[in-house]
Amino acid sequence: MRIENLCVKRQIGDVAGATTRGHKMAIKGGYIYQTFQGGYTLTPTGWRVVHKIENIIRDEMDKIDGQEILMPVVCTADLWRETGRYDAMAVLAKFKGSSGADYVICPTHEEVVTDYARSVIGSYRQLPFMLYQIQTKFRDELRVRAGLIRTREFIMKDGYSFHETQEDLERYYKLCFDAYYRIFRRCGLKNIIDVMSSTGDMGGAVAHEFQLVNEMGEDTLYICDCGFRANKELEDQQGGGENAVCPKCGKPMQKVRGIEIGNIFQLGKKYSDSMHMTYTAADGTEKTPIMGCYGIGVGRTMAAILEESADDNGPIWNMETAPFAVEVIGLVDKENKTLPMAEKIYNELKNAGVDVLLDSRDIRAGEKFADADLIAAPIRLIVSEKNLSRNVIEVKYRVNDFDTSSLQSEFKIETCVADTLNTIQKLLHK
RNA sequence: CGGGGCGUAGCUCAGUCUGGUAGAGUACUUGCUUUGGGAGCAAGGUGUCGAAGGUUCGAAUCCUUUCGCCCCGACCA
Repeated sequence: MRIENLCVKRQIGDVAGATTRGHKMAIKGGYIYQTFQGGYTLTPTGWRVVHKIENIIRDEMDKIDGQEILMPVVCTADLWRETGRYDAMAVLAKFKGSSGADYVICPTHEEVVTDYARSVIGSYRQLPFMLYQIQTKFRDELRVRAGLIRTREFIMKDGYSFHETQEDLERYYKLCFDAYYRIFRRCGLKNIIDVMSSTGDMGGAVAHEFQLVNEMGEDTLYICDCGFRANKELEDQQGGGENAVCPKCGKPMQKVRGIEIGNIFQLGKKYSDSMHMTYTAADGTEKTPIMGCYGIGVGRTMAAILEESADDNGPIWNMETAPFAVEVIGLVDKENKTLPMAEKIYNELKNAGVDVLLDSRDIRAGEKFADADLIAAPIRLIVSEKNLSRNVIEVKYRVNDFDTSSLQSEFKIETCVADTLNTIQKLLHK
């Protein structure tokens, strides 16, 4: 992609209507465009980032034998009446079709997935399995906040597992727990913790949230040296509050703010029971599966990265999440040698399958560098008169979770493409 | 839904109190000079002043209504 044709508006100077660092970066860098309150268009660069996060999630879900599906965004009210949530869920958006039928825009998919799963299941031999999707949700939240941190429409990865026994659910729950840490680490997030949480509208007994510890977070978390960590909602249920003491060891707990980007629940039989999902067990009796569910806010994960990882010049992605792996910058010279060379390197990288951006505009160097900081490709190749005279291409790095001090600061022209491919691999495997 | 704030050029904003030809910076287009961290000169285009009513000779400005947006609270798989 040539930068002049990239349909993304980057912005110099202040942005109006954004207060947190991440929200400002998202607007300044042109990653999101607000279409309405609580609804954002993901721009070409924003969508690239989201897509990369999604693919990390897919990769890790598939590793624990998750099976990707896609359910409808909208469904009729009957499934929601089966579980009683049609009238119980405050954020549920409802509308009537032209025939008068009641519809909901799904805020989560327990009902829909259980309806599918019960149509498939017959025997205990089919258990366990986990189904997941990455899809748009809508929740009619009372208030939105900080760009993609809290929206009404958002992309979520939601997974649902089905088991014969509580022991098997707990075994899988732990697998998913570990996969979540791998996902967030690969996204470049550093300060992630898991906390025990309340189960809210979801039902069930055991639940954990994955929180990015960050001062602009909207959740209050309690952390104890002994390892106990809980969300304020849960803590309140246990009689905590200000000056809470740890229920496990009795010592005072530390209070921090967090952005919730994922959560997992041991649901039990709430949905499988109320929706009459059964299978035939080994002893010939009809039994109800035990369920778990596993969510990640995909857009919110991008927003969390932006809150945690940016400098004054723009966001700092890592190689797995950056919209482009490489940006080639040709600095204008009098003899017109640099731009053809930049173009040549760009084409070779593109043919090698690299996500590469070319900036060969007839503008000043400073403007290109500042713009490059907003797009934040981890590898920046600079083609200039002074470098060409030495037969090299200058390399600069912008990456949030890799020590680049041991990497080359210039490539020889002849080996530039191979060296770049090599370096991309290094930045991918930490 | 309560409290506070804001809607004027693509963007950031002034002008509103005290009514009188629509503004600045930046961005954009063209030309010349520049060219390693958002250049200089010259010329050029840019608006339903969020919308609708009302008052007035005259409304961005005053009055009423309405729509949208931001922040705080309540709420929150």
